[in-house]
Amino acid sequence: MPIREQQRLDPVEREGIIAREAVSFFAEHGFEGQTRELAKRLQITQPLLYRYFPSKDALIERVYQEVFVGRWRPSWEKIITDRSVPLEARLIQFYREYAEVILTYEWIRLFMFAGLKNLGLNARYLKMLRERAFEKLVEEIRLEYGRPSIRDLPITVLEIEMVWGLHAAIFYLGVRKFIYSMPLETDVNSIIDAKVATFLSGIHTVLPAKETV
Amino acid sequence: MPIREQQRLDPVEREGIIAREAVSFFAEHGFEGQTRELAKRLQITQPLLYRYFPSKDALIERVYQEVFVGRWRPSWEKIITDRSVPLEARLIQFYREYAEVILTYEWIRLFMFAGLKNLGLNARYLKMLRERAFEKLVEEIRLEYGRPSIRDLPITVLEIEMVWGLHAAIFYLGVRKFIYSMPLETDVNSIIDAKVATFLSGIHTVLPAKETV
DNA sequence: ATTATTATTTATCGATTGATCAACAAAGAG
DNA sequence: CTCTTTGTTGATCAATCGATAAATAATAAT
Repeated sequence: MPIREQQRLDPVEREGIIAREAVSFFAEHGFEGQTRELAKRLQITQPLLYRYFPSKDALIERVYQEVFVGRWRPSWEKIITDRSVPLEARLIQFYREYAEVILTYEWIRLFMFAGLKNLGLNARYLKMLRERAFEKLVEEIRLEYGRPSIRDLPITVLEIEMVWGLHAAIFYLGVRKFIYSMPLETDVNSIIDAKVATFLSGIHTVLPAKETV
Repeated sequence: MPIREQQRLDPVEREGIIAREAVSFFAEHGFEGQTRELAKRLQITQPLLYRYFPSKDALIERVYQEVFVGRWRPSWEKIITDRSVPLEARLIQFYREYAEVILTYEWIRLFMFAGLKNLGLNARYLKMLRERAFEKLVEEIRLEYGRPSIRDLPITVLEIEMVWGLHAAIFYLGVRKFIYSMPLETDVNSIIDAKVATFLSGIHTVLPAKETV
């Protein structure tokens, strides 16, 4: 008898449920996934989606917000700049926590779907990542090695490229797992630790000269 | 007057033209791109596509062949194993040539579209890459450092993971450029040279012990 | 208990999409 | 020049998709 009664939910709750399921749904099928199929997964009818979101694009925009904005942790910026902790430990902690968020089925696939569709979303996100993480990170490295601040001597292409390399190594783990469907045979954290170590031992070669006066 | 006469081409030629344009078209729009739009780019009518390919999926399958099978160069395997050339030079030459092929708009995007759609294509391709390149590469490194052959001592997860890291760094350049639409500020070859150097200087730490009796 | 509000469903529209079939036209065979 | 072959097009089908409007039913208000 109690198979399933019709649900009549509070609008805020319903909207949240739809948004959450949309994240999972579009991550799986891409943004060309059909609203009817999404509705079926939600056990509601398709027109009801349009009661809560004016269009499919609006729903997709909400998915972006939910994942790429909503999952950013401001505490990460503090981790990087907390000079009471050794630099390597800071990097490891940051990348471990960051990896925990982006190395998920939803994050990786949605980011790639968004890129292929191309609105400026990815470039915009990565610009933010550069400002909030990459640049702070290089500044800390400069300080560690007794080099001038990035305020006095702008970040070089090579420095940023080294950071990109580290970022790529981690991100690609997610690509292998969630896009290529290849099981990872290794512990992610240990890879991160190793990559951070190699990164730090290699970066001094591209740092600007010590004396610049 | 000579605006455009109706073309009546030889079937083999027409099929080739369609296949080539399909590569470009699906790389841009993904596999959900419409056959009518593809036909318009070819300046033919949409039903003509079905004279040469029984279905859209068959055309897509042809695109896979064209790009992922057709662009592989057997000479790459020779480059890696040519012991008359120093190891680092071999790696640099291989990765420069390989990058020249895969770091293109069509290759990168089609590979990603295929991954997200997921047939086993990507895993299959990467399995081939592992066998034809990665494993040979590790074997050469083992030899260079006086370690046992991979026939005697199987490749370790860490060794492969190091190669993945190098691969990721290069592949990600293409992702940034062709999926995120971010202009690369650096010369690709110089990045490859640097990555290969870092790779080689780091790999000995994960190589198996010298004495294994 | 009756009414008002609104969350949800049913029915449907208009546009799009992969695919099919008969008609047309360009080239070669005789 | 006529006939045959076949590359190409025009017309159209059936299914699918985002979106809209009216009908229904659950909850709150009086």
